[in-house]
Amino acid sequence: MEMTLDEGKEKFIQSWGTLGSNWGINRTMAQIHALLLISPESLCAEDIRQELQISMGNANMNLRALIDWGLVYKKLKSGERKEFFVAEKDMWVVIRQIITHRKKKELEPMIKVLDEISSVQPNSEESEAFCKVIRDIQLFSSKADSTLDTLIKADSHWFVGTFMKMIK
Amino acid sequence: MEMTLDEGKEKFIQSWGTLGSNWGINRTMAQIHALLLISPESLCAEDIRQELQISMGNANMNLRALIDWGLVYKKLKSGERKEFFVAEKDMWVVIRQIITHRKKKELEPMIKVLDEISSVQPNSEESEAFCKVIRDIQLFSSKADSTLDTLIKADSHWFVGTFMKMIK
DNA sequence: TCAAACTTTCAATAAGTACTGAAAATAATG
DNA sequence: CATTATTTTCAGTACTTATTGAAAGTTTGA
Repeated sequence: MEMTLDEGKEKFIQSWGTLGSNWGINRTMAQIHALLLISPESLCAEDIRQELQISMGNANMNLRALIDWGLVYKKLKSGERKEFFVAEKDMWVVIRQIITHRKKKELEPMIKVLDEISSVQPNSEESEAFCKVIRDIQLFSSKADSTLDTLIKADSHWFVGTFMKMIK
Repeated sequence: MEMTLDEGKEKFIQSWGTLGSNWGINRTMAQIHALLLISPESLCAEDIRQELQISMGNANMNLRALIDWGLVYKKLKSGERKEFFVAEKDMWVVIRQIITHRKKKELEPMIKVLDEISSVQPNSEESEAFCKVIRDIQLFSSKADSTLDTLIKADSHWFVGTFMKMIK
């Protein structure tokens, strides 16, 4: 079934927004990211405001967030006063940035909490069950932590090659 | 620094709830999961309602969701009329269930959308840039899809062993 | 140095999501 | 089969998060 560019763009922007939203990321932020990803030219805040029908404030705040995530860069055009924005197009870098950001914001704080919690003494049936669960989650978390570190450092395009063989 | 069991339980339940919430999962659902994870005995809906100070309706709905995710099981106690609930305690199974669920609900629909979108013809600068991005995301998505399938099938406890060496 | 162009901030409000409580449905018991 | 225990549903409401719009701040260049 054929699809026009405009239909495709619309569908992609909406789907990327929904995906983000399902993973706890602001829908508009994800939509701006989608729009910039598929734009061959850099866009200014006003372009984005118009395309997505949102306010300038909203566009601005989410652009800052995207820059903070390392997914979008500012671009200055000579002769132009306003700022332009371009998305990082290398998918491997995109994924690495997302992993880095979420690791820092969610995995690392969780590891810290588990560490604090593991000072509970296992001296009853209840506290033993508790400590066992915490230990298991710690084990998994620290493994995830080091695996993601390796993944982040592996700047190659591992994900397009054979990755299957890696798991057992 | 020492921590009592009750402090530890409270902190764990709250943190697990926050973690879930950050990843687009109902906070209460995650808290019920945490409570059941660390409970050596099965709990009934009323126990959970009391412990977390929530309504029966809320407890019931989120317990159904947890059962649907394959993270909690119903348990019938002889002599007892009401239902009891136990959490899956094997962390590997827990993670596998979560991956399975989210893969089905988010990755697979996205792959379907990308497939539809890729019928757009690359016959202009704009449509070429668009198709390139879609192809890159497809490449990554299908790799993620097959990797996760392998991961799900690998019923061993790979994650406690040496996993580092797998990435490059 | 002033005015225009543009960006940022944030209080008010809108939109989205989750929770309650009460009523309906279901299941077990005598 | 009627009573009671328990579970489920869902409309209304509360809570959370996202967005607007207007005002303040900043930068540029005439």
